[in-house]
Amino acid sequence: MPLARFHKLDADKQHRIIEAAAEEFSANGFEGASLNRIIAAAGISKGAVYYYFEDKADLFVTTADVYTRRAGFDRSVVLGAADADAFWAHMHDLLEEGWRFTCDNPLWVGLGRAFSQIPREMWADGPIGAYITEQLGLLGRILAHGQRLGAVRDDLPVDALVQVAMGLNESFERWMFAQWDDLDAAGQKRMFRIGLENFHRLFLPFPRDLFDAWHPLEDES
Amino acid sequence: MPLARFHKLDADKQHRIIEAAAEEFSANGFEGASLNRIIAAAGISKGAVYYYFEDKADLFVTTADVYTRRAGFDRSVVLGAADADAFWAHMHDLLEEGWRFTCDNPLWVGLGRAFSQIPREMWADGPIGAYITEQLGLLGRILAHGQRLGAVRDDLPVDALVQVAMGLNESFERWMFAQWDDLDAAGQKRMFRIGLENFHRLFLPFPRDLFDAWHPLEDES
Amino acid sequence: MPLARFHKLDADKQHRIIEAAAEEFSANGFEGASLNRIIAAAGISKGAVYYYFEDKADLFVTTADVYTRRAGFDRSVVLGAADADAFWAHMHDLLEEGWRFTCDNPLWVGLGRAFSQIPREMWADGPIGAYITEQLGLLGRILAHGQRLGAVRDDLPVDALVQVAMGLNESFERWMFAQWDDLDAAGQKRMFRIGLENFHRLFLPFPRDLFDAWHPLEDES
Amino acid sequence: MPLARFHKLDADKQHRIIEAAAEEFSANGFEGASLNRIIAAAGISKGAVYYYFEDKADLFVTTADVYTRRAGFDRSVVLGAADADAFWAHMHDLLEEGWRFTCDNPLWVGLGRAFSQIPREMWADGPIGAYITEQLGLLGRILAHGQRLGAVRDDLPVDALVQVAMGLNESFERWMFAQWDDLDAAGQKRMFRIGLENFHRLFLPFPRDLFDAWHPLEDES
DNA sequence: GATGAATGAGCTTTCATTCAT
DNA sequence: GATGAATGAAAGCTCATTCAT
Repeated sequence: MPLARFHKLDADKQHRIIEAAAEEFSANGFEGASLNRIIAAAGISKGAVYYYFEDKADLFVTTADVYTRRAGFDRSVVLGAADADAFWAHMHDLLEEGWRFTCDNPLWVGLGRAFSQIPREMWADGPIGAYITEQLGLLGRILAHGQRLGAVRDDLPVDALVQVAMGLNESFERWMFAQWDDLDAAGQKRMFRIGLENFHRLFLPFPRDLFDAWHPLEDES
Repeated sequence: MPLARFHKLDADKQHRIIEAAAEEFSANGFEGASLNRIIAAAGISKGAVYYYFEDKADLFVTTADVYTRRAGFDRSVVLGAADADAFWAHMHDLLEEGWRFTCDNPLWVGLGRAFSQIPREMWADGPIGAYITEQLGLLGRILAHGQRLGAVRDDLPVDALVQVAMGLNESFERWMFAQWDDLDAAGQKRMFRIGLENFHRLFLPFPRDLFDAWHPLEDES
Repeated sequence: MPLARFHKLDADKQHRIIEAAAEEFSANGFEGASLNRIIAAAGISKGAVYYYFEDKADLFVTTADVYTRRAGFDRSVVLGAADADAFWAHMHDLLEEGWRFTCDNPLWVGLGRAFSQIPREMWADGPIGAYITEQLGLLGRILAHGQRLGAVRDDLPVDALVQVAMGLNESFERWMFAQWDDLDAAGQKRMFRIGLENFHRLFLPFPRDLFDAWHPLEDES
Repeated sequence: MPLARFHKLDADKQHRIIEAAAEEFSANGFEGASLNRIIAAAGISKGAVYYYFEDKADLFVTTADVYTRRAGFDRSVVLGAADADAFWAHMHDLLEEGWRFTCDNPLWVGLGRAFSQIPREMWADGPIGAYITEQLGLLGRILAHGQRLGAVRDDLPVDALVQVAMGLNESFERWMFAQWDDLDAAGQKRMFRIGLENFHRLFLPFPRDLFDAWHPLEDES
């Protein structure tokens, strides 16, 4: 996470840095991203990066975090759900908000991919380790809460569900984003619906609940 | 694909090169992998790599291909399935063989990840493009065949299914492999069962078929 | 042309870099020149070259440009000549200044040769293209001006004259430089005189003007 | 010059090697030429090059020599000229034959350029030194003979004339070849005429002879 | 508080040449 | 007589990071 100094910068400069970094990391991955290009795009000095951030990883994590918050993935109203129905209703909102964000922010997909590219030895400690622990931890708590409410299958431990959820979301987002511009409003709505159904398919307790949760798309359109 | 010269090498040396490359690509991704480290580990000269392979991408593709064949993912008996039941029976074998391979070959997971990290502009042409076309094409044909048999949902186009299948498999494998050594035989068998069920959940037509396909694990153990 | 940073360097370091580059390019041509040798001779780090210059071509162009200016070939008073006599008087000064420079700066000949060795596909764009366009353009404008004044033959198009002028100048310079140290003052003066006559021979309109322009050397010595 | 073995090869293989080398050296210069590409184009083995030739320089010299002979530049009928008129008549034939060869053999220009690109330290000894000595020596003897006959100016020593002759020829050939395909038969003839005139301009004793030697193009066409 | 000059290790790739067979 | 496997040095270039100012 950035040194405290970073947050004292005027908003515009912060924004320029984050956007330039997002663009570069999204396009080139973590290793492939060039600090030189980022500072050139952001119009800041070389030294500034190391004045505001610990290192490249820290800049990446900060960037990813900004986007995560924008996507709404840091808010965990889901954790307040009182029963299975409320849980999935919240999940629906969370996922839809995320996907909607994805469609407006193509970089988000790339940032996700960049994330999984970080050398495994960095996952354990440093800024990256901390961020990962936090993000996966939140998702884990959400899914655990779902299990407690009987809204989420419990035949797999939480960390397995976390991995699978991330894999499903990333691959679906990637494909969805590639199609996005060719879809009309109805098609886009249908896409969200299918995306949510995929989560139902994978995470509902099985099979009764899954079956019950099924509402053909035609009913809604 | 490697220059013909490579296959004339004595098996041991071929093996050393492929293993060193697999290790490096698996741990650091495509971009992050260092040819220097690979040749050091394989005990060959720098020039040798370029004597046997077109370039870094070619070495990667060759390595990935060796592992793909070992994993049995190049064989497509599934395409011969005559009905939905046969299709899923074959899929079961294919996936189980793949997962079993994963458990013995931890690098396989990393190679898969390295794969999905390759810059998108390389997907189109060169050795990488050819390999990707071949691999995704095979998976696509399998899923399309499944759709034709009514064994696979058809509310999403084949290329979406391909993406999702890869994402699901990779994330599940990653988690499964992390647990593998702590499981007893029964646990491992259960893991495979759950993995297959995940595919059922995501890819079966919905919901009747999915429901029918459900056989609680307890029945078997 | 060098990044702005280069000109902020203290003069001594700039000088060391340019001289080392001139030496290397002059001796080995553009392709044959080794950045490693240049930095070793200049006593700078590898990164520094790329901090100051875009790439090898940029370093070469910058070096050539420094020498071109030193040789006085960037000034085009010739273009202001009002008649044929003035044109050739200016040409005389320009060429003599250039040759005098050559004698003091042996590297200049080599730089010229390096120049004509640059792969033709680089002539079009990049730092090299810009420099070439500028240099050949100037020479072309001078010769075209000469044609307009009736001071230069017009049975060949300007670009042919440019090529031939460069070829003549380079070959004559090369030979002249090799002899230079063995000549006494009178011999050197005679050399310049002959060099200029060669230009008269090749570029004057033919044959009346050429004949008129002839003043035996004996008249002057 | 090639080891004796080379000439024992069947003509076709010799031809393939020479043509591949000419193509490569012409296109990329001496340093820039790649033996790998040459053997690939010629369809011979890597070792063969070193079996038939001393080294890269030897291959180049051999190639250049073949082309030189084809261009007719090795025959020195000029040396047998009995008077100034005969000398220039022979020169006319020699040059025209050379230029005609150039037009049919674009590689010839490139080979000439490649020649001047060879690092200066190679000019002194080895295969290159020998070839250079031979070629420049022949041209020198021709010009010296011309001087003896009073057909060539003698205010410059022979080696200066040699340099200038080469520079003039190369630059004119380069330009002429670039235009060649756009010229009709009359234009091509005119080009040869002008080229020869250039030699008259530069090499005739001055000025009486030059003036006498002048025959306006219009007279002939 | 903020800069940007400077670095050296590292990158992928190409090369001419050697030599055991 | 002829091959082609194998090499190590060198190429141009980019990099994240440091630190004096």
